[in-house]
Amino acid sequence: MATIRDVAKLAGVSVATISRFLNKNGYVNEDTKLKVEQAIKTLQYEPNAIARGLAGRKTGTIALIFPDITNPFFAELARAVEDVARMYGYTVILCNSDNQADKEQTYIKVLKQRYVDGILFASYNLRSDDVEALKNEKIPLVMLDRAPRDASCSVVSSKHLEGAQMAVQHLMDVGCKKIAHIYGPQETVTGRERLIGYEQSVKHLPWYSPSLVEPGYFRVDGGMAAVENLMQRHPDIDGIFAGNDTMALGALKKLQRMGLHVPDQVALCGFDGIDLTLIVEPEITTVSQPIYDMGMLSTRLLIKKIEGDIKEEQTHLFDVKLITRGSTERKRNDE
Amino acid sequence: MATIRDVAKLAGVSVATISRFLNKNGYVNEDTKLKVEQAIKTLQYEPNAIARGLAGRKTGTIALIFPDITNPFFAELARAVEDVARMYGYTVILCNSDNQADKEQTYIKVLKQRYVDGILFASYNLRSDDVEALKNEKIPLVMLDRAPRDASCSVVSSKHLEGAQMAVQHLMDVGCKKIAHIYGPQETVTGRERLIGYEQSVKHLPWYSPSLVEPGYFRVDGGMAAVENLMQRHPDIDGIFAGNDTMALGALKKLQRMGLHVPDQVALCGFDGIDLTLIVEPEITTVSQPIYDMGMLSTRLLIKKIEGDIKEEQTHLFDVKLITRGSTERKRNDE
DNA sequence: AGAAAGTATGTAACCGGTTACACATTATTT
DNA sequence: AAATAATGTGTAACCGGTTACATACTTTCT
Repeated sequence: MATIRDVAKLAGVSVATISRFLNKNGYVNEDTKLKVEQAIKTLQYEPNAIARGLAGRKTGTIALIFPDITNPFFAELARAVEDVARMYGYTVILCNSDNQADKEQTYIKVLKQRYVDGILFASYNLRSDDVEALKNEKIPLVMLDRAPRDASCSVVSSKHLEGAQMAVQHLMDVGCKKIAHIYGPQETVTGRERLIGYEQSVKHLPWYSPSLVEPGYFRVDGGMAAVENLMQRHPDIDGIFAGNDTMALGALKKLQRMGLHVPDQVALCGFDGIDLTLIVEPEITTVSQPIYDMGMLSTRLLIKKIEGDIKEEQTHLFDVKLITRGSTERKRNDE
Repeated sequence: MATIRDVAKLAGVSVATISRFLNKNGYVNEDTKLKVEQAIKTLQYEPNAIARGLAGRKTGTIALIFPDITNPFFAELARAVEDVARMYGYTVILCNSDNQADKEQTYIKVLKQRYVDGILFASYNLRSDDVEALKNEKIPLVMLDRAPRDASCSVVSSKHLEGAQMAVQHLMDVGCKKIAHIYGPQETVTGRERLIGYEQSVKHLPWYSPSLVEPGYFRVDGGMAAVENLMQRHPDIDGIFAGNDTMALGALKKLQRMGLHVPDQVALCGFDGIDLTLIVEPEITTVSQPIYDMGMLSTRLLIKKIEGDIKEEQTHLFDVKLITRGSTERKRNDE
């Protein structure tokens, strides 16, 4: 592998000139440029990114810390992040935290050692002092769907509360008279806000009861178990709002297994808008977040912070959209 | 951030000693070790991975190049790779190639610049000379589910042909009398071998016809379209072997939409064993590859090659396993 | 015309580690 | 007791870039 000194020698100039040429900073004479270009070509020179990183303390690397790539929501997010990163010449390091605080901490330590230029964080447990620590070390950070308590930092999220209310309203619109909610982990902003949205929408209604909510842990099996419990307690439930699509998929499966027709006997609505809602029959109505867009925007935001185009912290709240599908499409809208 | 020289000064020794201590190579006196440990602790010293990479030409980074993280098969693979990598102190760079040769080439170039220690490759188009080039540059490579034509290199794959035969046999065992196949891209080893397995199993049977196969492009919509075409040509098809689970999911959806009962009217079998086969009703029978294990093994293999524990190229062929589920569980086994 | 600003390039220190080599001391062989 | 081996440590070059600073020549301004 040729080095910058080889190129300098061949072109008959100093390494500084080569560096200036490569980074397009400082003056380089047109004739010199030609000579340098020629030398680079003949030597097939590629600048060494590691050396660059050491000298310039910029590695062209960003890290994505999130619970689990196996979760389709995060997979789509990761895809968006990588696409944007590649466009800007950055490389993405993948970190599955499983929402475990110790893994997150280990990653942060390792990432610092590796001089990552910035971190995109979509896991649960980042504490305010971690955020502060990163800030002190001048490592840009963007949080996805969760904001630390005290510390200020850039956040990209969407309107969970409003989305939950849209979901419940839609279920009522198609004629549901007793709507249950399967909620996600209350340590998460998403799980919490969607539950609150549900409660605000229904707590004043005559049929409401606190026993109409059941945890589903954002998992398929959680959704299945929740349906079982709910239907046992309230056999007359005719609408279910699941706190995310994964749980909705579990709910659908369980309902079908119990011989209940969806949507005629029980209508079902999820949240997130992952593609999997389309592979089942009936397809699942869902409140969709623009996942890919969220990934794109947060990555762009991060890169802008890295490159100094943005100094202040920003918050972006995306709109959500109700997508009605088979799981709430009733033949007769009785009432 | 403290550097190795700071630590050396505080401990009253030279940088070489610190380095020897950290890397556990060379002699270091026990008393000295204590002093160094103390200094490291008080300064909260963390060695800089970039500097290490530059000096030692080892970055502790491996790259995973594959088509698309959004595909659940690759997501699970990525998870396995990251898990193993983390255990060994490596970091994973994510590269979505979309099976486009130019993206693959760009990635390889970038990865070389970044001194990745090794590459795990699961995309289509790697040419033999690319493999040779990497070999010349001493960058270890492990291929997943595809082997280059001429060049020799380490390969991890599973028994696709045998698996396809198992699938077809199983469909016949449950009483299917006319079995179609939805095949994947013929540029892929997986798509090709599974098709061949199907053909070898059925071509001698009286009902066989070349029009019983239809492409599905390894996609859900491809599976749906294929079912539509197949059923139009042969309304008496009573068994479908899909070349992967994604297409099987599409097939199931289409069949249900056409009002055909699965498994009683048409039995269905997929290939891969991704978790999604469990979220639909009925659950889909599939020939499962040990995806997570394949990811683990290939990563271990790569790391061993990186660390010089293995010199020669190795090939691992995993066994596949038929997992029977609702989509082939017929009430009456007529015949 | 002389000062100031702009253009062009080179030297050498620096980023933060690793490691070959030299040297000194202590332990083991013969 | 001398030769040899093992242990312990330091010096300084090196990995391959970036960049502050110095220098010199042009061009523009007053």
